Amino acid sequence: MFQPVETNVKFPEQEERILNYWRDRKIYDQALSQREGGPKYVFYEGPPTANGKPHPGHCLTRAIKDLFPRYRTMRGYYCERKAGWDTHGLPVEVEVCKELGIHSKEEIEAYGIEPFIQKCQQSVWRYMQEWEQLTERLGFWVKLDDAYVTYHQSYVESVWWSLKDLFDRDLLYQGHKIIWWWAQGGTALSSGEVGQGYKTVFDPSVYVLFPLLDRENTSLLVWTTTPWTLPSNQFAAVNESIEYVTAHDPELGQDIIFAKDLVDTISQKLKRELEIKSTCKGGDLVGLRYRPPFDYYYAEGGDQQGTLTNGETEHVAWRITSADFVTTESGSGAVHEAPAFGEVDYELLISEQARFEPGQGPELICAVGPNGQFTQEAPDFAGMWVKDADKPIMRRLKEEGRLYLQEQYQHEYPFCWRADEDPLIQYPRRSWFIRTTQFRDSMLANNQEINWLPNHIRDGRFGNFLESNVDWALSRERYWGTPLPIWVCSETGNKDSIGSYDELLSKPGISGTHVWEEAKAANPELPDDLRVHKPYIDHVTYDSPFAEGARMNRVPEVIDCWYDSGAMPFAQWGYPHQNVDQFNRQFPADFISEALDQTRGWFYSLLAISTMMFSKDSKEASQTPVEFPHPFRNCIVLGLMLGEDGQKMSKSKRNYREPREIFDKYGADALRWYFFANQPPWTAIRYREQSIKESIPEFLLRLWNVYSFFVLYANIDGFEPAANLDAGQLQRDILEQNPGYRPIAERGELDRWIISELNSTVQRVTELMDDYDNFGAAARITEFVDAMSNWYVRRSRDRFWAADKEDPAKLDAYWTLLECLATTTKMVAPFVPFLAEAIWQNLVSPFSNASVESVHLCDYPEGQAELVDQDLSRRMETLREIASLGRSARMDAKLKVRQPLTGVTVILSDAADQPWLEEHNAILKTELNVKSVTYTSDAGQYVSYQVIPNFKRVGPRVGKLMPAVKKALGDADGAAMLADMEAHGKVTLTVGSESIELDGEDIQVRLQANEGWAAAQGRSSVVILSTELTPELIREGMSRDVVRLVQDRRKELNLQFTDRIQLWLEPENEELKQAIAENREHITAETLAVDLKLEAPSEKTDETVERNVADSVLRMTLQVTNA
RNA sequence: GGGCGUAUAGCUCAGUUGGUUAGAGCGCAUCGCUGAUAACGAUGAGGUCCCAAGUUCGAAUCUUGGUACGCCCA
Repeated sequence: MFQPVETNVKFPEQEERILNYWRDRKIYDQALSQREGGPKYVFYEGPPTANGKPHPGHCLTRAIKDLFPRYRTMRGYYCERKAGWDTHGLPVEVEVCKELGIHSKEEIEAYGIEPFIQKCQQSVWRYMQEWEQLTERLGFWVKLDDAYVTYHQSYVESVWWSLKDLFDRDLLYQGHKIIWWWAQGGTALSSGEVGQGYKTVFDPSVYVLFPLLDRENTSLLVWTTTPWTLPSNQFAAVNESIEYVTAHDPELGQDIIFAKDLVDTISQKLKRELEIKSTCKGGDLVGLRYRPPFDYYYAEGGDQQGTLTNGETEHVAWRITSADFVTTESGSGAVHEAPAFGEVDYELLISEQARFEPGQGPELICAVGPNGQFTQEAPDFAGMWVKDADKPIMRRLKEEGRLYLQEQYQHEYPFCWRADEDPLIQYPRRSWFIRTTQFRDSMLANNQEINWLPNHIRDGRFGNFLESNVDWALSRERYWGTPLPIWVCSETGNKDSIGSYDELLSKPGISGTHVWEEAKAANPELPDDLRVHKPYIDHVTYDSPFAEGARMNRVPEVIDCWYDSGAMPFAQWGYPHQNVDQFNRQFPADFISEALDQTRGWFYSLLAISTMMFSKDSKEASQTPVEFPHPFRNCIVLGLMLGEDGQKMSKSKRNYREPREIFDKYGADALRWYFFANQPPWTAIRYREQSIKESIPEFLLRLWNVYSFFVLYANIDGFEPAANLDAGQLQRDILEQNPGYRPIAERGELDRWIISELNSTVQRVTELMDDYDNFGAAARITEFVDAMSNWYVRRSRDRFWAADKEDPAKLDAYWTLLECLATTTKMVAPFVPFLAEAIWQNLVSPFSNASVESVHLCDYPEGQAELVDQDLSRRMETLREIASLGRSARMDAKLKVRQPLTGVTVILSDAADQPWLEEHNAILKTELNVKSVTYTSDAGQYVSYQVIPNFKRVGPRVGKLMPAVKKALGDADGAAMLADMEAHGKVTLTVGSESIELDGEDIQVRLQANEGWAAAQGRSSVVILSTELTPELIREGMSRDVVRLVQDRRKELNLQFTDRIQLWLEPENEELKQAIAENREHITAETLAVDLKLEAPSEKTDETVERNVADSVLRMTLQVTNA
């Protein structure tokens, strides 16, 4: 016997029970180990950081990451799932700073790097538990106890190994990088952090005169919004393709040069007219020299010249150059350039440097220190915070007559998100770079081979990003990160790279390891992994091979933590220092998935590192090249999840619910199904609690109802598989060993139909899932469950309810439904693993030996083509359409289904399936409660035919004549044309001068029900209802009402489904009495009445109730008589 | 300012290579069913498919230009 199914299932509680079951029986380990030796399916976990709380967006990522590995595992693949944690980086430091109540690097150093690092290491696990709970509760099967951790020594050493490899291949170099710099805190901010801190502010917008050396009494009018950068001026930029004017300003008594488009604007600002003297292209201005507003650098270097690569000489700075980014949208069309304080400005310096022989070009000048204050190089402002210097600088320019115009403008400017009074500045820092640009083409080629979902990522966002690749700025001047493994000679500055801790220890004259040893001795709790971190590693030095007596010291930087995560394909194994086999087996990945924001993050770092390390053109690389794509073949890029209000999810707005609460309220399956079935995973998804809730009745409960229906009746009927059988995977060769099991081919149409639907659904779902289309697959599953629930079970009720327990038709129904349920359960297991497991457990329970103890240990079902009957499928669809139309017609005529009618007449637009449909009149009769179903082709009185062309077929053939053809068909007599078509297989139309021949497939017929009939029309049929009611039919309708009232009463009295009753009915009206008498058998059978008396019970009972049937009173009394 | 994406019913979203009646679920309204029953079914109202121009016999779908929103970058 099956376990009775609770009427009121509580999914969250059920899920908790199943989690325990999985845990106790180690189902995940079993699922994995039983596939050992199977084809590999490699999954990489993109490591989350556990020092922030998980939110619903993380649930989506983890749900998708679970779905496909589960699916593939059931399909026979061996799919290891190693968890991972991203543990380094600024966010961790910030958390610790918050805790300590400090901000700046100075404060960190005052606190002590050593205790700070230790706190970072601990802080990394702050929300670990919540993450682990979320992961488990969601049903994400991943090996948490074997996770890779980016701060672990083995991981760090792998990263070192790869960096050493790059260093040895001359792919690591030092340069400048202009970054957003928080001067007060002495640190750079990541772009994400910068983005968080934008505020609307007013800044000065000034127009400064740059007097030209070669043109008397003429100045270039230069625009800037950051006066404090003027002391560090190196160039002025115009756009060579824009037109400029030389205009005379009478008041100034000078000529000024600026963009022609801005003449009106500037005149308006000046409130005076300028006399235009001449125009020229920007290109004509390039090379002209000027005197900068301050002579701090100019005084010495103003006349300095250098040799160009073409052999000529040119002044290194303070001349006009051309730059594309100069526009006439604002300002003057000429821009002040201080390359130290802007990224594009710095690029301009680099391209200027490239024109000169090495060492001859302009050097970067910068009058500002890292603390944001002017240095002694600008003595007038030394010690002044740059933003405070704007005003004195403008005052000074005014005094010197160099300030032409001054106004304020409003714009967005970034502030430090931790100290929102501190504006950020762009500032040059020495930085380490990886020459990724050398691999641009390889990365692009690699990218082409990746299967991106959605596809547009490949050539869109990601491809474009690769096209505009710049060298990877690797270093970070921070504390908690993988230390950059480069040691520098104290004498010569020569550099060396280290690939592992042991390698370091083996260096001659090693010293400084005692710092770590002492720390460990003082605190044995310290994780050994910390020895490869700052500050311990910084103390380790060795003899320089480059100069006698010199020492090698590590550079102070740590690396970008994106490099950590991008190195995970090998670093998760500690490769190549250990686990070489594991790496070789698990590279590249078949599947990864993260949200869209990882395009430039993890997706890039994975691709870049892998391309540099493992590609054919990675010359001198230590690794054997691997065919593209690597390190991942398929990547689902998830849309971002927005909060309930369409805004970004934010803790402060409370526009989402904690995952925990969702699980407790609706369950993990509800959440998962919502993710999988509601939209393709890459659309931006709006978190909507209502939708999560809705996935319960829409899918989970619907499937559950079919299942509970099955169990209910199976138990009532004692339907049970043979007790001596092993349930196996409940596949057909197990089921068919049971007595009473008949081959599918011998079963009725309805059974064959649902089995056909089942198999085509499985086939299609498998195809879609192989294509990573979970949304399409879920839609097919929903469709099938609906067909099962709303047609198969409905139409099979009679059989389940039949009295004869051995009736083959009844047994067929059980075996069919059991097979459908078992297969569906396996099919949905990767999607809703809990629900599937709950159903599975019970379906196998009556077997003596349930050897497959979890649905997740089963093979994914395979659709059998020979069981798919497309004709049957199509015909049944027509049948369902007719039934639906019949109901619709009843509705219109206000004739409820309980009232029997004499019949319906059906007209088909295509009569091919008519014989089949006629064989199934019984179904329609019950479904529509009519006495007869007739098909007719001679339907002129009921319908008119509208013939239209099959546009898809005819369109390409007749082209422009299409509208005329449509009209000709429409105007013709439809019935006559169809008769013609019937007779000759074709019709000939004359359109204009053309004669067009159409065959049967070139036209489609639409039926239009004529007025005056109770009719409904669909795509392929019209259903006409006979509406006349005879007294006999009316009485039969009454008896149906009686049945309903008795059933209601049974329920009120809480009777068991199987309880037999004694029934007393006292109709007050003769007609009702006759109705009951005429349909006595029907009533007793339907209500399980052993006896029906048309009188009051002999003993007065207070259970007699009064009801109304068709406006007349009926008293009834029920008594259970189980005997 | 640049790149990428999105815009379809009150809401959340589908819509396959362009084919003439644009769908689903929820919500709403009406009705039905009542031995799956705190479930279920049917029917209906509700759409200038963001706007404009173009290509085409035919455009929600393709092209161009706008608008709005989101993300990434500046």
